Amino acid sequence: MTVSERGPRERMVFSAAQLIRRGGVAAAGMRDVAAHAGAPRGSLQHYFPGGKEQLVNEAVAWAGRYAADRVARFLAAMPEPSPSGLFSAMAQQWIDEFRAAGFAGGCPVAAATVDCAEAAESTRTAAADAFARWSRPVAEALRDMGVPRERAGSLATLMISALEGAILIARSERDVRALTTVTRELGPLLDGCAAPQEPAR
Amino acid sequence: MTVSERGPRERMVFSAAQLIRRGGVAAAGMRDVAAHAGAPRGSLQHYFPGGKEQLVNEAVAWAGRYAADRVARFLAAMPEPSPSGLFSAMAQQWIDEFRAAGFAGGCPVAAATVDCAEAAESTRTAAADAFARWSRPVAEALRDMGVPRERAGSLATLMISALEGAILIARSERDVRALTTVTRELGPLLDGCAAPQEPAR
DNA sequence: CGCGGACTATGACAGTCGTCATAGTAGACG
DNA sequence: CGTCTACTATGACGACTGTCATAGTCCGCG
Repeated sequence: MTVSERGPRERMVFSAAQLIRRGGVAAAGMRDVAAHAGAPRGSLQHYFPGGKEQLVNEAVAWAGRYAADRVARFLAAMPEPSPSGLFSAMAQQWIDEFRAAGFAGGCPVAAATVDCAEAAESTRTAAADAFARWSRPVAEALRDMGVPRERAGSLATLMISALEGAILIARSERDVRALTTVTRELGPLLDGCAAPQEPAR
Repeated sequence: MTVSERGPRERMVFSAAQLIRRGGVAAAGMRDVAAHAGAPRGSLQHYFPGGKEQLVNEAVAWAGRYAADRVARFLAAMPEPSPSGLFSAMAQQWIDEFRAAGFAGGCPVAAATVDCAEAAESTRTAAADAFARWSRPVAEALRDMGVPRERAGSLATLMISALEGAILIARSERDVRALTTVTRELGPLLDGCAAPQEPAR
C-alpha cells in the first residue's frame, strides 16, 4: 500500500486514487491531491497538462493494475489454487482493510465510474480498461484451475461484480457482513465449475 | 418512472435521485434539482430545511422504496416464481433501461454511498437502510420459494451485490454484457438452493 | 376586509473548485 | 560564465457551489 518512495508523479497518482476512494472524484480536489502526496502544487500542471481528467484517468488505471497484481500475488501464495480460494482472498483483502483502517474508502474504479461515466468519456473508458485488466488474470487463473475456457471470463465478471457490490453494501453498513456472506455463498458455485474438470485428468 | 404529477416536493426528491444517478451527488446541484423538477428554487429551503443532505437522504430512501416495489411487482407478474426468475427480472430492468435510455444513470444508492459514506453519516445510514429495504422483499420471496430461512438473507445480499457490481461494469463498458453474464451464471446457483426444498412437499 | 401561514422570488454571501499566467529556482551541459 | 530545460511557487481568475436574508405573492379563514 504505502510505497511512498517513488517519484513525485507516481505519488500524486497514488494520492489521487486514495482520495477518490474516500469521497468520490469531486471530493478529491487538486490541491488536496498535491498536499496528500507531499508534492508541490505547481507540479500538477507540469506532470498532468491534461488537467484533472488526466490525473483521474491515471489513478483509475493505477487501481486496475494494482488489483491485477494482487490477484497474481494471491495465486502465487496459494498452495492449492481453487476458484473459491481466489475469491475468498480477494474479498478477504477488503475485509482486512475495513477492519484495520475503517470503512473510509471503497474502490476507486467504482467511484470514478459513478462520478464520471457520463461526463468524461475518457474516464469511462479508463474505468472499463481497469475492470478488464483486473478480470483478465482472474479468468486466466480460473482456466488453469480447470474451468472451461468459455466460462472463465463469465465467472471472472461475476466475481468482480459480486465483490464490487459487496464493497458498496459493506461501506454503507460499516460492516463486513456483505463481504463474508458473498464469499460464503459464491464459493461453492465457483468450485463447482472447476471440479468436474480437474479430477478428470 | 415518470410519475410527473405529484406534489412539487416529491418531484424534487425524484429529480434529485435522477441527477445523483447520472453524475454522483456532487454533480447534482441544488439549482439543477429545482430546474429538473420544474420547481421554484425558493422551495428547496422550504421543503428541505436540512439542506442538501436531507434532500440526498430522501432521494436515497425513495430509491430504496422504489427498488423494493419493483421486486414486489416482478413477483406478482411471475406465474411460477423462481429465484433465478426474480434475479433475471431485476437485471432485465436495468438491461432494458440501458438499451432504451443509454448508460447515463446508475444506481443512486451506490452513488450516494460512494460520494457520502465517509463525509455524511446520515447519508451513509440512509443508503444502508435503502439496501436493507430492497433486500427484505427479495429474501422473503426466496423463503416462499423454498429457500431455507437462514440462507434467504444471504442469497438476497449476493443477488444485490452482483447486480450492483454488474451495473457498474455495464456503465463503464457501455454494454449490458456484465448484466447478462451475471444473470446467466448466477441463475442456476440460485435455483439450486430452492429446488431441494420445494419438490419435497 | 384583514390577518396569517404556506409558498415563492431573488440577490448576496463566503467558500471552493480547476485552471492559468507569470515568475522563479536548480542543475546539467557547453 | 551563459543558457537551456525541468521543475516549482504563487497569486489571480471566473465559474461554480450550498446557504441565507429579505421581500414578495397567494389563498383560506375569521
